[in-house]
Amino acid sequence: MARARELCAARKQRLTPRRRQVLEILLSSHQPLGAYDILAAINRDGEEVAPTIVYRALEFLLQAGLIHRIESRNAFVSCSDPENCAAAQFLICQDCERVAELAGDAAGLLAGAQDLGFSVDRSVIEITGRCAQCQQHGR
Amino acid sequence: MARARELCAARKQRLTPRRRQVLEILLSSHQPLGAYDILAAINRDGEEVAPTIVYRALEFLLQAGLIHRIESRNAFVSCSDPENCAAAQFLICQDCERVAELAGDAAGLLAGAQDLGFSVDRSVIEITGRCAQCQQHGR
DNA sequence: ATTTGGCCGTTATAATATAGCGTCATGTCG
DNA sequence: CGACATGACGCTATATTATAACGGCCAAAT
Ligand SMILES: [Zn+2]
Ligand SMILES: [Zn+2]
Ligand SMILES: [Zn+2]
Ligand SMILES: [Zn+2]
Repeated sequence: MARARELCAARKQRLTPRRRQVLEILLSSHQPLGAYDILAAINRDGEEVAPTIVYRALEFLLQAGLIHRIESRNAFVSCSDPENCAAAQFLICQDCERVAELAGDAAGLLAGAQDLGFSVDRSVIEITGRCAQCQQHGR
Repeated sequence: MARARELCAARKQRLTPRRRQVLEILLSSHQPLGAYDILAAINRDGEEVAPTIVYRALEFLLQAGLIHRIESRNAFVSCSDPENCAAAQFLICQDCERVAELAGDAAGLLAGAQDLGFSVDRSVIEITGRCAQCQQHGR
């Protein structure tokens, strides 16, 4: 969170209270949250806010690189290292729902794309399965 | 399509008219289609069908490995080689919307996951950018 | 002939996401 | 300071994507 502030300050982007609130909610969750989960978390605090507000905050946080969208779940998760994050990969456990973010080089993949003359803009790499812990516990 | 029939026959799965129709629509599109695009294509032929029917056909085709879901677009595309398809990767052009399916080994990726004791079930690899053609044409 | 299981169709509703508009705060420049 | 420009916010409404629940039909198996 402190990091996030610094990053935004450095780039002259405004990390407003609303955006901070949404980021905070994501940071304190160890699972990806849907937009409406975040909405519910806000409204649990007595506010009565509409979806559009959450989506706007999410849009900002996404473009600022502070969070990621998990496409295969329509959910959002905070970035574990916003300062050095590019082409991240995600390991998503289908039992405990936790998500691990791997610093992705994905070199092989992107090279393959380039060989075909394809110019890469954004990569979505999401691997679903069971984490080590859940396998041990036989869940 | 002939392939699809054979595959289903071999596995004693029923490629019913409705499922064939949906597959046909996807096969003859060179872009991924949303469920409601497919619905519209069906209804354009004079029928008046509900979404649930399309989703059911899609579910079957997915589990049969005849089509893929493009998570980052909420859309569906026919598999280019159902007989030997595992861990496919997709190159999605943001200009022409075409999707290329690469026979994915993704070895590096999955190895990385395994190193962490993660047991892989399904991988989503979707790369967005511009295809060679669209770069040339300056689109 | 009867049962069984899968597929289909219908209605309704849930879950996810965006559009459009007016207001307010913040910062800029004369 | 005052006028203006910009962007963030909040509201209402609506679009888009997806599923639930129930009953009928039909083909294959017994
Ligand atoms: Zn990250
Ligand atoms: Zn787990
Ligand atoms: Zn395939
Ligand atoms: Zn293209």
